[in-house]
Amino acid sequence: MARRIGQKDPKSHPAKPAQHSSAGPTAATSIEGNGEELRKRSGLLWDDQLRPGRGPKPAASRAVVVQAAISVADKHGLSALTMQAVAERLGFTTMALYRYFPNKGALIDASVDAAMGTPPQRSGPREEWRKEVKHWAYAKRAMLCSRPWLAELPFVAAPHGPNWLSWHEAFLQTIADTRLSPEDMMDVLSVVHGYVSGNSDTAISLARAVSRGISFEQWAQAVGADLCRAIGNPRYPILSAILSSQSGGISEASPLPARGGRPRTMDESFDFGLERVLDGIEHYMDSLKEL
Amino acid sequence: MARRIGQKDPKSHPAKPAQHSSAGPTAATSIEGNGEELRKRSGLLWDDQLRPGRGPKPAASRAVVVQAAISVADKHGLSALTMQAVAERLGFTTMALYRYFPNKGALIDASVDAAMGTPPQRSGPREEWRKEVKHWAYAKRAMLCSRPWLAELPFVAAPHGPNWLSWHEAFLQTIADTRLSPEDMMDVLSVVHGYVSGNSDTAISLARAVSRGISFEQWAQAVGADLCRAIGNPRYPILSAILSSQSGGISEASPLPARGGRPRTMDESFDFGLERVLDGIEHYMDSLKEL
DNA sequence: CAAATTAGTGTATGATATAAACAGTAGTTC
DNA sequence: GAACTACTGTTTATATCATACACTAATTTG
Repeated sequence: MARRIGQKDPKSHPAKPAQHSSAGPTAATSIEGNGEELRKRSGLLWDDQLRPGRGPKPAASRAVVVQAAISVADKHGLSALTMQAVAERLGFTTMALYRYFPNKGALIDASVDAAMGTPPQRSGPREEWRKEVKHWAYAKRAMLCSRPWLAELPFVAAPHGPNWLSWHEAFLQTIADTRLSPEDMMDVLSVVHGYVSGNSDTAISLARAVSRGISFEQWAQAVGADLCRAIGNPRYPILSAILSSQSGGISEASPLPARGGRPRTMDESFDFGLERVLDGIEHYMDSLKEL
Repeated sequence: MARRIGQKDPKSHPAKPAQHSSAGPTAATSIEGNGEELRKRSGLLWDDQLRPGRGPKPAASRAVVVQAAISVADKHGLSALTMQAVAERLGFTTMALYRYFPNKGALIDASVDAAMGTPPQRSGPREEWRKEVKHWAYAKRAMLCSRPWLAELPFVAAPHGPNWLSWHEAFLQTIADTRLSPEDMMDVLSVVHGYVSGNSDTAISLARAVSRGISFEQWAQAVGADLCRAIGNPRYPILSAILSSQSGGISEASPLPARGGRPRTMDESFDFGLERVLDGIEHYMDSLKEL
């Protein structure tokens, strides 16, 4: 089905051109509204306290609402994440949620941050940076794949909550005692993060499909079919050649060791790319030593 | 909700569309529906012909409708891309669009592919692969930033149209005469593509904000503010240290040459990362020579 | 020309978010 | 401990969407 969601515009709707979308998909929690509104949205991520207030005690808390939202999204996907569904899960009326979050966007912001969780903590002693970065990258990829709905939101953007920062922090710790400058560290973080999230798209798409009841085979066939339209099409000579040179389609996991002639598994491809990225970083570090 | 998931009524509206969402954001055009539905969606991307039929001549064409949809999204963002808005732009009734596309998702699929456009063609003679890959990466980034709404859709997934393939083809051509194996080529494509799309998130977010009338300063302040919450927070020691060691916030563009102590510009960071990735790839190529 | 077929219209339905008005209650204050 | 009131949760109402259904008119084919 369908598509998903849209979004809306937080502020008024009277004058707005835009509104929500719908169907398709859409996305977007990102930055909307003016600076002040941005600040407010971000604020909610950091301040979990409802004011201690005077009246009746709230039956729930922001955290509880967020957990409910996450459950819904985990079970039925982002498109099922409606205020109604969340409220239902809590035994609330839809409108009651607005006592906890000013609007759906804010709830989503909070849910995203909470859903990211925290990166795995280093258990043993410090290892070589490269090994640790790899762990981080794998963990991040796993996190994204386990909650494919996260990737449906452009969440790099604005509201960055505590957990988002903690993933960054964890990464920085892995390269903290290299000789990289602070600027380099941030950029190295950005390379690896970029690679991981960009490259995981395919795996995430699969995860999403699977969570919807589509089998790996169906998914692979669909993706492969699109690609295969290139075969024989003079507009795509190289792609065509490559595809026909390969044995099968995408393979999920294979017991065979990677040899030439067999296209790599998604995970193998991820690993291959990660090694290249790490090689590049290592090369850069080495170049610093020489100075 | 109930809906979605298993699908039960194949015929009628099998998929409901789900919704729309709203507010937050959302996204999603990706794979939904069973294999058959996937095939159909993909099919529309490749077959631009309306059947020659018998009745009245269509006043428009799929391509025209897609252009209208793209205009709307370009001007007011993905959230404004409603069937109504598109129809209005064409002087049609909302329902008339359904003569061209079976549902909004299909229209979006087509719009996404069309909006990607084709990669720049190599004008001069072949250059060194590295230089050409760089051009490709910059072009892709520019394409994404110029249509920030594209990134609001998880479009790596299912329906891959002609233009999507053409970007892949263009990349492969840049490395066609290296000694990489077909598998390696696909993976190298995947690394660079992953890095570019993953790393461009920030720039895209900025582009989106700007297109909504938010100034660079406001955006930077909002993003910076989130980051700065780390400062002094014992939960983020390294991040905190790095941030305080840096002079200012994110700078859009600076006439100064990059020196230590100044955080890089977004574009500089992109370039830095790209160089690392390319170094890694080059290193791999070199290792092949030795064999 | 008549039958068949299809483009575009009008209107209806159901999902959603969310505003507005209301109701009940637990702290606070005198 | 009575009155007050800041809040919580409910009800009702509005607006926007996607999209189904039924209908009219154009156009092609036999």
